[in-house]
Amino acid sequence: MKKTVRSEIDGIPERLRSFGVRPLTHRVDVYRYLIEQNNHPTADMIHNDLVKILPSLSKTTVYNVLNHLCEKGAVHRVNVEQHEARYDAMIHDHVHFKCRLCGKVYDLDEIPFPTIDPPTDYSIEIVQVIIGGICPDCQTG
Amino acid sequence: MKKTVRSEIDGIPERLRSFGVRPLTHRVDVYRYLIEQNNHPTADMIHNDLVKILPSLSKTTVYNVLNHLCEKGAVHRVNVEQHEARYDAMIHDHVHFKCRLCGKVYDLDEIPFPTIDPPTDYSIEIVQVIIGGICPDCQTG
DNA sequence: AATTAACTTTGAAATCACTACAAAAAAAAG
DNA sequence: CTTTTTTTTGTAGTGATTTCAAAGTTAATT
Ligand SMILES: [Mn+2]
Ligand SMILES: [Mn+2]
Ligand SMILES: [Zn+2]
Ligand SMILES: [Zn+2]
Repeated sequence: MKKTVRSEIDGIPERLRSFGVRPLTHRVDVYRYLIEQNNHPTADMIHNDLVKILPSLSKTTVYNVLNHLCEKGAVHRVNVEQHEARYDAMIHDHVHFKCRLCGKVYDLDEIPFPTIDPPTDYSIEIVQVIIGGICPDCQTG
Repeated sequence: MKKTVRSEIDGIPERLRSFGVRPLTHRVDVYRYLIEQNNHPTADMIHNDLVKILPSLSKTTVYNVLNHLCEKGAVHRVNVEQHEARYDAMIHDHVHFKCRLCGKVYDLDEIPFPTIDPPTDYSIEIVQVIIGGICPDCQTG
């Protein structure tokens, strides 16, 4: 019985290839992490978690990989807060909610994404909708 | 004839007081700058411009003032791009448009601000809508 | 008005996220 | 296998923002 590696069963390399990204191991690792956690992590959070299983992974590589995935459109950068970029492998339009107390960033997939029609002489490339407030877990009473 | 200083005629101190901000001179200067320019400037741009007329103004003070104005709600911080916070004294709901080519941030006051209804267990404090794309001035052809 | 307390300003140093760079390693091409 | 191209890594650098403590202002109290 042939040994099966994880990337053969989860289809991550193929998803990356569909974005024109060569599925190198660290790219697969970071992309799988983003998909599995769906956490909107910072580069630092990704590195902290992955370095536990990949001790040689450098932070520079995490930045390189994230920049490459963003350029190719496989991942979106979410500017939810000044001085810390967050990353999201869910690239369909959806509203984000950032809790002021616990800091978590939620996907509000359950509500519709608004239609924005700017004047015709502006050309849209991307629309970000970010709500700030207090999440269900942090409500008092 | 009594000499009239600018702050007596433009009502800036009163506007600041209405937000619970004591109208110290630098606060008035920064706030008036934001209102007059309506430019969504960075802290650095504000300092660069104001230091020409107020040579002793330190960058730290600009940061202090901006943080205070944001805390008191007199000014909004717009996270339009990673590692550069921009500031806005127009605090009514409006859509922002950032041009990828010239970097300018426009107010799209002419289009309606979308209604966002998150699940009731989330409490909203602020909604930001940021469009990325190319502005009229930067369109080719 | 003088004294005291509270707040603000300042510049230097520190922090923190991110980038630049160049050498080493790995992958692809021939 | 050899050469070329791409990727990874650690170190050093950058730039925006914060921290800190001293000096300066403003407000409150005698
Ligand atoms: Mn998301
Ligand atoms: Mn605005
Ligand atoms: Zn929360
Ligand atoms: Zn433009």
